[in-house]
Amino acid sequence: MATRFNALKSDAHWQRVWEDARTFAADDHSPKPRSYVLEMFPYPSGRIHMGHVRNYTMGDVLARYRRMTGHEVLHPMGWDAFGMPAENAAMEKGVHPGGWTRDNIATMKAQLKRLGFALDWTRELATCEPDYYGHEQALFLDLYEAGLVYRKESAVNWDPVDMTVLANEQVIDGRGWRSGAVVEKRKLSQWFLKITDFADELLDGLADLKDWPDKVRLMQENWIGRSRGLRFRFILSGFSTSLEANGEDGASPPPFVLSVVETLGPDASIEVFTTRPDTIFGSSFVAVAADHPLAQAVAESNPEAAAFIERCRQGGTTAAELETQEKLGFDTGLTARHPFDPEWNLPVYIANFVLMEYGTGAVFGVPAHDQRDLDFARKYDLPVRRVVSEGEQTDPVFEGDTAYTGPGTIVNSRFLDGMDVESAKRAVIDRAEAEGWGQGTTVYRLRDWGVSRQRYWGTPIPIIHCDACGPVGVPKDQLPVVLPEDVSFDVPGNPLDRHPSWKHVSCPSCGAPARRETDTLDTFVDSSWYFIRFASQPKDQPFDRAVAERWLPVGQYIGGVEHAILHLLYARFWTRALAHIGRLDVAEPFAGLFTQGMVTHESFYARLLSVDSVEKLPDIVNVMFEQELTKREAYDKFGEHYVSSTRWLPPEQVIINSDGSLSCPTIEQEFAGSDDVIVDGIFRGRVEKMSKSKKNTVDPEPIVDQYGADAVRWFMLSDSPPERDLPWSEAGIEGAWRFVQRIWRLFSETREGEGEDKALARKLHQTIAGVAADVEALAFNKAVAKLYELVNAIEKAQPSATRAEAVRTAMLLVAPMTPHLAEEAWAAAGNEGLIADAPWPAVDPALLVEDEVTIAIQVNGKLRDTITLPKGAPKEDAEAAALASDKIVAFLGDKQPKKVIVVPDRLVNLVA
RNA sequence: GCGGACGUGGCGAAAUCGGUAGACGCUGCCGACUUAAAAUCGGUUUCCUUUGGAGUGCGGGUUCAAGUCCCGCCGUCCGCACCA
Repeated sequence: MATRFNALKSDAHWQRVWEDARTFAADDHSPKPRSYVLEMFPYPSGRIHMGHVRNYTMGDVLARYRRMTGHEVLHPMGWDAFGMPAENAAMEKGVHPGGWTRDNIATMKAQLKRLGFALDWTRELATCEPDYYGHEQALFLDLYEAGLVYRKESAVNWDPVDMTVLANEQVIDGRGWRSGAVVEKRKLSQWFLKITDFADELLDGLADLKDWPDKVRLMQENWIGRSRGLRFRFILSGFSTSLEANGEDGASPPPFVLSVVETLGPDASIEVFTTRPDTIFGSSFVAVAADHPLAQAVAESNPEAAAFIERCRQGGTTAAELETQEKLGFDTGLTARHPFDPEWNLPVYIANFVLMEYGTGAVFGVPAHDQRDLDFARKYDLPVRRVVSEGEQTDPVFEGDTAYTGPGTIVNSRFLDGMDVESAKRAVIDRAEAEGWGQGTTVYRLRDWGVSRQRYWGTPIPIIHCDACGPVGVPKDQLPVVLPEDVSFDVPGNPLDRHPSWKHVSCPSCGAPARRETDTLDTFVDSSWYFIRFASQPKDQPFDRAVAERWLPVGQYIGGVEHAILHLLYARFWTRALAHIGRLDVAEPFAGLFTQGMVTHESFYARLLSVDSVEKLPDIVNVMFEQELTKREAYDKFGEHYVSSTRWLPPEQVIINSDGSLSCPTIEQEFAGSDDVIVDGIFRGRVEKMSKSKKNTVDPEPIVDQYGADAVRWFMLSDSPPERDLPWSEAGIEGAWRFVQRIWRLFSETREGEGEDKALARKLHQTIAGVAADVEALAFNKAVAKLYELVNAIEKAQPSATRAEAVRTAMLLVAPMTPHLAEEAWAAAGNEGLIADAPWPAVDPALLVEDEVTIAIQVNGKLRDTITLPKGAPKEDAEAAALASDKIVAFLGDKQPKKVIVVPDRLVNLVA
């Protein structure tokens, strides 16, 4: 064997061997226990990045380990291939999205193969191919027939940069998740999936997902946002009084009342939702959203109301704006009758803090027990009445500016007095239901999933619009509805809509001329079922139910936490929807979920100073020339005309000087000849996620070429716990490379020996058990540490039969992590077959326990000495040995310990 | 504002049940080998005023014993955000 591991040669060789032997192809009919290991499939953006490498390495170690422990493993890979970047590339570079995407897939596939992942490439799929999205269209139509898809005119989030609609989930702080542009509201006819039908199931199902991170379950729980409460109607009392007044004495009601009558009819009422019906006697106003029909009706005849509504709409939606925005209201002059007291009338406001999208778009305000209502009431001087006692405090007059939201006894509330909060809620709901003016309900934050996108590069929605028949599903025998190839991207908007012929078809139902739906599906639909298609991919249907059910659910799903809500919620919904229509008997798609951390890297930036105006520049340059000033001197003189900006620098261009200061010759050179730009300094940024904007990315490919796949894989698993961020460093990858060479030397040695080495045998078996447990728990950093310990121990051990056995076993233990090296060593050592097919070594339980233990001796809880005793030594022996210790004798002097605590095999604590 | 996670050497971290804090790796330093360098190997690397003492963000508490449990702060990160 060579003394140096030739990764380049070895990687290529074993990758070919695995491929030729179809080693990692999953057998649908295997009698072995099954294990479905899946990492979130990548978007083919161009090249793989370190995040992919880390993600897929983790999954790979688990998949290889599972194979070694006798499982039939399904570990597939594919491409989430539809989406905006392909269209952006088309617009920027004039290439076709399909060509661009497929080229990227080819590149990235080669890169993944270069890392030696144990993937079943026979099941590879790309969502942009008709043989995938055609089946998706069929499933969409199935859901349509089952009533889980509907079309509705709705205000949508419109991204003005990407020129498309975004789902609520894709709007972050009022901006598009991709473009970062401020999202506008537009009214459009959109297709929706009835995810809200499954709100309860999706929420309650979380409880069964024991192998999901608590964090993700909680995020989904909050996202679904279930609130139980009372929905009821306020009769508009001021409204009816005016009508009666009109009838009695002939006086005309104010014009706005007439307008409201026309719009809403004579039985006008306001429906509100509350989670605190127990506080109903503390209410002092009713408020509706600016978009509420009542507000609209009032605005029609009241210009002031209209102006107020306009003002509400202009209010920002970002976090900061909401934080500082004042609670504003407009008194409509209408009053609402309290449901428990016809004489009690509440003013009706239009308020900027009430959301039309949540609940009923109207609330009743209980200032004493809701902070927002209190702010509002204080501003408009409305009554603030305490109805829940706060300790001894029961005074109906509520003082202060902090609402009380805690528990207590209901007070000042007529028939509710004396009840606790929960009983009072029930009592009010019971009364409302008995008297017919309200009912207990559940309200969700979750909205239905809008899936229409005005884009080309997505799955065409298989619907045809007919003037006579309305929307008609494309007959299944006409699927797939294939995207046309001849499209142009020279103008923004949807190329499908502009295409001269594609959308013109005849109605499948009546044959009349009709139009194809030109919207495509949100790409999250594509990723909502790909794991099912991986498990089973017949030509004639989306999946074979029996085969899919054999593999599902995915045993271990691994991916980034950024998908904690969107993708994971949609996939859970889609799976349940398929179950609902009887296509699949699987409730939850992912039994185990793991969210891995990012790969981070240090970042550096230069601070640049430059003249802020083009007009000023010639003046300054002239002065510099006349007075022979340096750029720095000119800055000292004209500093007020300069602005500073940040330029991120690739870390490899930054030089760390011996005194710790930083310099960057590249950028200094770049601006050396410039008239006005001063490189003010080079600074260290944060260690953060690799990103193009921070210029701190590291391309895996040259790294793999330099160090080999195994060193890169080993580094990805080392040091940082997998759920935490992994800081990339040159020193780190070199350390990994050194280790690869080190175990190669160990495996190459021929130091056969005789006899047993009990201590090494123990270490070996503890390591076998420990690494197995760590890999199963995905605690790769701990497994790596244990392997280091084992290798250290073997290297130090004298030749023996045990040592030779330990070397052989170590090959198996590192095989999931550094598979190429393991195969090479395994073959060189004369073993039959592939190490990838070899069984995981068996543990001798007898060797897991030590026969001697080190016992700590403490005095008053502080460590003073350690002694070695046989394992299981009786307490008396331990105590006697402790008291006999020289150090302890010296420490205690004449004193006798007052108390002795002995924890067998652990410690002796002497209390003096 | 609400919810959650986290805080341990110069750095990444370990300590799985309340029982020897810092395993393992990185970096640095010293040494061996070498004409030299690389590689490799050995040693060392929490801090201090070092026969000892202190130490797991800070302040308290429970306990024979606390990184771990309890109470109160501070800080960092993540999610949600006028949710009725």
